[in-house]
Amino acid sequence: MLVLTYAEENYLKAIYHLSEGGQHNVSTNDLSKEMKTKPASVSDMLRRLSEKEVINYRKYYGVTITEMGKKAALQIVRKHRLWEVFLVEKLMFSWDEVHDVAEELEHIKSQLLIQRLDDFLGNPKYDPHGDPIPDEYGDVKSRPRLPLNEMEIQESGQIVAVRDSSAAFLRYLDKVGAYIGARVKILDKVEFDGSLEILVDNKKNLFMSKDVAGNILVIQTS
Amino acid sequence: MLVLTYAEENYLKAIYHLSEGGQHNVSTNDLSKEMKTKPASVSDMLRRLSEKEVINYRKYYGVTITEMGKKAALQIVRKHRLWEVFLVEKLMFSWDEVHDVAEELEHIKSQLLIQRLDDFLGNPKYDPHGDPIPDEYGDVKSRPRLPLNEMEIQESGQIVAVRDSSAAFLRYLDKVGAYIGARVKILDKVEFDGSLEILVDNKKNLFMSKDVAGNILVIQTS
DNA sequence: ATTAATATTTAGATAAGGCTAAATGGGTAA
DNA sequence: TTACCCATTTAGCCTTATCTAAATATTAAT
Repeated sequence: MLVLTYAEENYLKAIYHLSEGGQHNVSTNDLSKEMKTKPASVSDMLRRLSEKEVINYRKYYGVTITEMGKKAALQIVRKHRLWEVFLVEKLMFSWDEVHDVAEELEHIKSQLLIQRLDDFLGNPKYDPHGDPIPDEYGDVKSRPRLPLNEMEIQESGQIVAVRDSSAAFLRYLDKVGAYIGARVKILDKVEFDGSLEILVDNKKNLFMSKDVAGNILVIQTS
Repeated sequence: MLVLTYAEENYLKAIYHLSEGGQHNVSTNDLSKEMKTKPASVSDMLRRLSEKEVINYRKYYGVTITEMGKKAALQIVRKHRLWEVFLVEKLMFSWDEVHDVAEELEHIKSQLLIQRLDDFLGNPKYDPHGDPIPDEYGDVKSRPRLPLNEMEIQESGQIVAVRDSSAAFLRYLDKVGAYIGARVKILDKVEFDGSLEILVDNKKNLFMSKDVAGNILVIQTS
């Protein structure tokens, strides 16, 4: 049976996320940046993960994740996101406080715990950032979504996720009321810099740079 | 600032529990039994804990816990017991399933998390086994309690804790309905072997060996 | 008061996970 | 094609937490 250490789980999760976001081969350097460790330490870890057959590792050519590895990674992601829901919905954590704690909670090893937590939370499909929660088989329900700045004038949608989840960005969104689930409508777009004027929840006007809007993901509703 | 590793926290908690239960000096051998490690490993750990000034360590003479160590231990106990309440009350874990999971959860490092969890649970004073939950300053409200077999015929009380919390013992208690909070009354005591006949919750008669009764703690109500 | 038994510590290994410094592979520019 | 730069790996070391085997201290028994 596959057993991963705390550190191995973190590396695997990082590899999973980096492979999702585009190219197939994740490099040692990318990982060392992501994990804030030195490339030499990464090489070592890749050897171990490769022995446990959760990644395909060819020296000097980066890694890809195996089917088994993907399954394991999705279970960690599932746990992380369920705990985030718990922290926000039950313990009144704010959006930007949850990540570090969930980062620890995701490593607790108990099938029963996660099953019960899932039920306790009402089997949520999305976490507080709008990201989908994999089910116990690793299946994810993903919604077609686009960056806010790609919507046209007069079109409406709902905020479902953010690309940049730095604490600073999340605090900014909180302040302006652009939380997950908020309804938005594009009132105007400025030609020369791409900035937007939007209506939030049918009551608040907001000006937003193209940059900020590009980091907010919505599903279009009209 | 005091920072303990996962293993150090576990050793410190064990030292705390062993010092509570009677004598002052905890021996290397006792600890190695408790922690299921070899005495040599314990010696090593004691050196480290001693450097961090959470215990007083004199070679060959066992250890005592310092004030600082006691404070740290009580915080871990607090977290452990709060999580147990959560698992039983919110996630419907049964009495005998909580311990191992709480053993992991107790190491999550977040003051905010514990504060919020405490509030979410309604600031409980006792855990599902009836043991008191230290407050954030480490103060415990303890109830005067005695083993069931020390009560006399016709006296009544309420079960508040157990001494042996092995899964087997907890399952047995569950089966006979002797859960925490149950009202008990001594109907008869057999002279020659000390066994008891008791009435549980005013409806169920139960025979119990002196041994079992000695592991059940009650507060006397009459 | 010695000796035998037991408890404890020390010494030396191992594995995981990190580091730095040095060696090496691969891609690119001339 | 050769030289060079950057990415990557290897080698060697550190710390934590464990182990086994050997040495030593304490305690108990005669």
